[in-house]
Amino acid sequence: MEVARLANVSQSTVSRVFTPGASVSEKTRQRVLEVAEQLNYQPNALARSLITKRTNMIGLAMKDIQNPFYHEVLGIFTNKLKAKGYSVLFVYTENEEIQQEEINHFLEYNVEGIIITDAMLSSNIVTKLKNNHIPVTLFNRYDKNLECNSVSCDNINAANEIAKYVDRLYCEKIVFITGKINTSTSQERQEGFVNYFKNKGIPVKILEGDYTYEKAFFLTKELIEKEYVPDVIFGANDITALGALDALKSKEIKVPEQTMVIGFDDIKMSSWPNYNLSTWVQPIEEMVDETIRLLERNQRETGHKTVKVQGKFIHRQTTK
Amino acid sequence: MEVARLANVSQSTVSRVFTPGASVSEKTRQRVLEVAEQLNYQPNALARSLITKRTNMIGLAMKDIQNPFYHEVLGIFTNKLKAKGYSVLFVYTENEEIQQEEINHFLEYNVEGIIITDAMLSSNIVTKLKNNHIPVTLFNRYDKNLECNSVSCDNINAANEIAKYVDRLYCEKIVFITGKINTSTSQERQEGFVNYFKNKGIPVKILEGDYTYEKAFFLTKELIEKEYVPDVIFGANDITALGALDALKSKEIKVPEQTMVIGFDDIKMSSWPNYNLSTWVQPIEEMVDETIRLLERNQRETGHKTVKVQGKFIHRQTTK
DNA sequence: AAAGTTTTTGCATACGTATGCAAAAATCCA
DNA sequence: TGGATTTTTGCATACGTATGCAAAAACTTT
Repeated sequence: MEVARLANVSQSTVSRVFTPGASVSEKTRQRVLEVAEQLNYQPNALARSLITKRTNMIGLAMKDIQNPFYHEVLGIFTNKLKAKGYSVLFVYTENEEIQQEEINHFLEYNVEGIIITDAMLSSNIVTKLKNNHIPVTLFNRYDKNLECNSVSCDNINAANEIAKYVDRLYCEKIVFITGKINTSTSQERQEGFVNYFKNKGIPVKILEGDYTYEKAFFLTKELIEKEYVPDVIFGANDITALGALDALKSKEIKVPEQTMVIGFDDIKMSSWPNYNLSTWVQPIEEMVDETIRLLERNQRETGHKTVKVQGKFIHRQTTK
Repeated sequence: MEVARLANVSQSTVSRVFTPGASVSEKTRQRVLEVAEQLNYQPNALARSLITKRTNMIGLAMKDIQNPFYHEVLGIFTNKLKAKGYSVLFVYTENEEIQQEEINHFLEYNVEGIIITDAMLSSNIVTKLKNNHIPVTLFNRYDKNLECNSVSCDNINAANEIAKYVDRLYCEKIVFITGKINTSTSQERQEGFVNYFKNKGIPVKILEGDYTYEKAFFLTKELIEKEYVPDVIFGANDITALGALDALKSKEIKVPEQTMVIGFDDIKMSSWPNYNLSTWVQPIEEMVDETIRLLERNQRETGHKTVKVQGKFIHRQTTK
């Protein structure tokens, strides 16, 4: 190729200059680098991948990009992956279940792993990927029947802790606003929260939300208009809790005096002065680290693993 | 290769089956597809690119992912690019100026175009890309000295329109909170807004923000504590305006009665019931379409173009 | 059925790189 | 200095695909 010709060496030598650890004399290395610089030559990652069988690409499929939580997740993922030398092939998906077509996209480009945040996979896609030896990790989703890696917060335990906390504050009228009800996160948070009270014989009012601000706002407003003022509202995520919070404010309910509000995620907005939402912190960095670790683990060994991280409750102004 | 062997055809024929418009008899096509399905074979995009010189990849570099405006932008970009058959190689950058290293990343993978949102490029990177015939479009940034495509809102005109609107409401104490002062968006919005009043001899108080909620909150709070209650605050973006709005509320200033607030972007949150922010709508879809159009244009012809879209003011509850 | 026409197929080569192997060059040692 | 040893280099080949060209096969026409 051009560089080799101008530097008076073979193509192999040029290749070796750009292959860390290969044997090239210092003199020729300099000469080649000089020519390369001049022609602003870059090794072609595609041709390289063809030989090495490594693409250094990771497929990242993300849903629900409206939730600020996932923007933080995206930022951290791309940074950490970059630090490890990976490129990110990004897909934004609309469906709760990732489509075959989107996976094919990843396969065509020979990604070395797939990360799916906030969405599910059908089990036949999972087996298909397993056949192709492409590791997958679900981020913030879990299905015990699915044979693939999964990283999420220990939602059941977290919600249970929140329930304990609420219980200590002598609440009677307790409300839980769900997220999208077909998601594991919403189901688990509901389970952890409601079960605690069920054991104590205290009823919990369940409102079916969808993880959006608007829905939570509407549900809460409706509740107040029915003259039902809860002691506490636990929202399945922060956005939900903020919707509830704003609805309470618009009805001039005092928070936390009349009604307390608790969220889940600890998005940036939750610490905004006017919100100051008490919430459960999901340790994003840790979750991202685990996700990548699981992917890399599958390059050496097969099988799959489920990781649950803990996180912690953070008390702000919306609880007593 | 495997599929060819099992289907009893040559590799060329397999290739033709997966090349739209190539000549294959219906019988063999079916036979090949069947075997392919069975082995879940996918054409290797990398090997294909090596021949065709087309990668169908677009590099997308994004900054300031904390601003919800850019989440919408990201979503729309990935969707529209997918619809056109492109893959997205995503990079999240921390610096206001894209680094050489990040561009190299794109070049290694032979992206067919680069989109940069909310960040700048040095002019020598621009010329380097021009030499390699890689089209670039800046999204929401503009520099008249830079020889590359640029798409943004007509910020000067928009801010000018906002000024006219404000002027009609007989305001005297007028405040503008800037964004990051080295960004073209902030500069242009300031220019369009301030110039209008300069011509009329009305002073505008400039507060130096940084496009974050927190900073705007702090600046506004400080202002009120100095007993200066503005008639109107125009924030360089919505997040800034929301910060100002919350600060006003926390000081129990009535909005819009005592102070009006205007933003720029029209992010989703601006229409939340508790905010209801009057703002300038940036027509994201149109901007994204133009960005892609400019990239594709550069595959046929050289040169570069600057596109300014208009957008419109939307009146909500924070202005009279 | 034979000659002509069209369609389908395989062969060979190219894309830009990595790498085992052997040849060449450089270095070392006595 | 000359042989032994180590380092550097080039050659050839492979990766998985697309494609021009010619051969083969399938149709058409008379």
